[in-house]
Amino acid sequence: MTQDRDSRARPGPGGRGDAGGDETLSEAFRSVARQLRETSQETLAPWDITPSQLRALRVLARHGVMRLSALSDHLRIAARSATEVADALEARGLVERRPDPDDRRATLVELTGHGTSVLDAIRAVSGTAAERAFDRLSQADRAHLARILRKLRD
Amino acid sequence: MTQDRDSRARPGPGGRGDAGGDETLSEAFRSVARQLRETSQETLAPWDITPSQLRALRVLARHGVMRLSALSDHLRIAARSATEVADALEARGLVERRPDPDDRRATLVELTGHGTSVLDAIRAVSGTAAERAFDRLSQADRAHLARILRKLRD
DNA sequence: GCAAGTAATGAGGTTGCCTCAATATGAGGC
DNA sequence: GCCTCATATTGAGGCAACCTCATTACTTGC
Repeated sequence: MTQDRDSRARPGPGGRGDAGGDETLSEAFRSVARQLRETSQETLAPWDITPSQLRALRVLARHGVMRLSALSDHLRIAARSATEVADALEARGLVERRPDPDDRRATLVELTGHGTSVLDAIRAVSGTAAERAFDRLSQADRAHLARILRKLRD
Repeated sequence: MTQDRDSRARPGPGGRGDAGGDETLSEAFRSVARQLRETSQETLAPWDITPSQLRALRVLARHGVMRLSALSDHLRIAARSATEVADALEARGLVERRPDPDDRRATLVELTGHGTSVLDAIRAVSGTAAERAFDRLSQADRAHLARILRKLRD
């Protein structure tokens, strides 16, 4: 079922919450991540896909056809969850499944032409969707953030 | 219903996923945020509370008794969601609701003695829970990250 | 005194994950 | 060849942390 459009968030208008040094780093971090997801969701609404689905599309575009298990590795999620993402993308005609000729237990996923063009369209809109949120950072800050994120991820 | 213990995550052991410059900033960001949440969840398991609930406890500890609407403002979530957090905390005996004498529509929430001591106990364990994940960053990096997060949040 | 606004909550939904079985197949041992 | 064990995907079911849209109680401004 194609998820209903129009389910974005938008808490309060002026309420600025705890902006001070009130929170811990991890709380602030999660808070920003949530904002990001919401923005991203809004941007992607026209294409009827979610941020997670976009991530999968990008992985497939970059690395080409792969097994579901490989997809789950790339996305760093459980295998079962990769199946779900693939289901959603397949339902939208953005990817296709086909049996792996080398191993009949496995299934390969691949971007369709439509998937490729949707991804291109999304990329065309302002760099990369919610990436705009980072525009307010200086180039140096962005670089620094990227480095920090890499460290945090191991 | 006190949420079932034992529902933490743990994808794969060795699979390291896309660690390279593969992802966009926002994707990397969300990925780290997810990790953080999982770690945090594990740390909090002994007290049977979730990261979100802890956040609420901290707000209440810092600002004292307040209305539910005020709590939702602080947490930057919808009013309805604050009700849920309060429900969970109340069920665990960590906070108490009482009617606001100044406005009979409103409800005040307040930390109980138990809530205070649980919060203290949590604080005692390694600074602040999943905060340990940030230990691998230098002091300078942490400061920088804090600054960046504040900017991102507006 | 009454319409209009506000506080909390019931009802129901979404995203994005997870675990724990099936089920099907591949691989190595004997 | 047969059997056991490991691996790939998926069905079933669950959870966290949110959300929106009523509904019910009030409070307020005119």
